[in-house]
Amino acid sequence: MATANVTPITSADRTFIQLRQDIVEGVIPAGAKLSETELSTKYQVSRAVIREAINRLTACHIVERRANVGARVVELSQAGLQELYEIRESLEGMAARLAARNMTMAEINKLLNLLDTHFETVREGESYYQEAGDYDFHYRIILGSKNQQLITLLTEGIYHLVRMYRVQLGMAGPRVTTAYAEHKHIAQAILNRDEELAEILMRRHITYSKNTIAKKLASQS
Amino acid sequence: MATANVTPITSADRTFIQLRQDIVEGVIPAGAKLSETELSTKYQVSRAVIREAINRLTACHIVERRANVGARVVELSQAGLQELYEIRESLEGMAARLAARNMTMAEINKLLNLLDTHFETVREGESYYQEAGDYDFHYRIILGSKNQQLITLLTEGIYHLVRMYRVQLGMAGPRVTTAYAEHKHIAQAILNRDEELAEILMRRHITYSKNTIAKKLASQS
DNA sequence: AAGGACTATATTGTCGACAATGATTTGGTT
DNA sequence: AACCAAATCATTGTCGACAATATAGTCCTT
Repeated sequence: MATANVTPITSADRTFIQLRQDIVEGVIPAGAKLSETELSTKYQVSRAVIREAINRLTACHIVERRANVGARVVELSQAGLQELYEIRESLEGMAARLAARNMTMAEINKLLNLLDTHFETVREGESYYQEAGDYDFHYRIILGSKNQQLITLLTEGIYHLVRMYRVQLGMAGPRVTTAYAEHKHIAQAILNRDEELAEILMRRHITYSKNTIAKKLASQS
Repeated sequence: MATANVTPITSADRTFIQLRQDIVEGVIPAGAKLSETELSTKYQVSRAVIREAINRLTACHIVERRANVGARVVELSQAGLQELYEIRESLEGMAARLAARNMTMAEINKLLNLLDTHFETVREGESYYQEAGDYDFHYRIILGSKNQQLITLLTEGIYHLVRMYRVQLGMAGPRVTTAYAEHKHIAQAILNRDEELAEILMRRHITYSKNTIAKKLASQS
C-alpha cells in the first residue's frame, strides 16, 4: 500500500493548475486574451489540453469565454470584488456555522494551536501571517464544515479568484493584529459550539477584510 | 439590428444542455456511467464535444469524473441533499438580502403580481405552482440580487442539481399553501427594503423546503 | 482450489488536421 | 475622404486516429 490513492494526474490537470497559477500570480495579466495556439506552444501541449484547461478556468470565473471568439482573463474591478466578497461572506459564514457543529475536538485544538503559532509570528513582526496564515485559518474552517460541496466550491472556485485580487493588488497593511483578534473570537465561538455566533463573526470578519481590499483598489485606480 | 446579440450556440453548448436535461429528468438515471463513445453515437456528435459537455457537468457537480476511468452521474443521497440545501440556504439568503437592496420598484411590483397570479392558481387547485411557480419566484429574487457571479452560481450550478432531486423524487405534497405564505412574507420584506428580514425569511423558507424533500427521500429509501 | 501475475480488451487521454466562424484589410463607390 | 462590401486571414470549433491507462479475463503457480 505504498502508492495508495495517488490520484492520477493527467496532462490537462497539470496545465490547468499551471495556467491558473500564472493567471492568479499575474504572469498572465488581467484582461489578457488567451490564444489557444499560442498557449499550446508555450506549455508544450496540444490545443485540446489547453482548451480543457481554459474551460475549467471558465467554470470558476477566472476567465470568460465567448463562442467563436476566444477567452480572456477576467478584469479586476471594484464591482467584481464586491460581488466576490458578498458570495464569500455568505458561504464562509455558513462554513463557520457548520464547523461549529461538525469539527472534532482534535480539529478545534489544532485550530487553536495554529492561532498561537500565528500570534508568535505576528509578535516577531514577520509578515508570514498575512498570506499563508490567513489562508490556513480559513481553509481549516472550510474543511471543518464537512460539507464536500461547500469545500469544493470555496477551495476550487472562489478562493483562487480571491487570491488573484490579493496578489495583484499587493496586500499589505495594518490589519494583521486586528485580523488575529477576529480569528481568535471565531475559534472561540467554534469551541463553544455556538453556530450562530461563529457565522456572524465570520461574516463580519470577511466584510472588514473586503473593505481593506476595496480601499486599496480605490487608491490604485 | 434585427438579429442583435444572438449569442452563437455551438454544438458543445447544445449537447451540454441536452445531456444535462436528460440527467436531471432522469432519462439517464442517477449513478449511471457516462461512456464517451456511447454518448457520441447517441447524440450524433464527436467525442470531443461529449467530453466538453461532461466536463461542464462535472463543474456543476452533476457528474463526477475520475481520471482514466470515466464519468458517472452523481448518486442522490440524504447527505448530498443536506449539503446542497445548506449551500442553497446560504446563497439564496444572501440573494434575498441583496434583492431587498437592489431590486427596482418595477421589479418588486412584478414579483408581487406574480404572487397574486400564483395565488389564483393555487385557489383553483392547479398544481402549476409546485414546479414552475416556485422556480419563477426564486429566480426573480436571484436576478434581483444584481450580483452576476451569484446569479451564475445559482442558476447555472446549484439549481439544476436541486431540480434533479425534486424531479426524481417526484415532488408533490401539502406544502403549496404554506410555501405561498412564506413567499408573500419574503416579498413584503423586500418591498420594505428590510435586508435582514428578507435574508432570514428566505433561509427559513429553504430549510422548511429541505425538510419536506428529506422526508420524501427517507420514505422512499 | 485459491491467489497472483500476465495478457487482452475496452475506455479514456492526447494529438494533428480540417471545417466554420469572426476579425481585418483591401478595393470600390458615392 | 468617408463609408460600405467583399475577400482574405487568423482563430476557434469539430472530428477521427493514435497513445496511455485501467479493467477483466486467463493462465500458471502453490
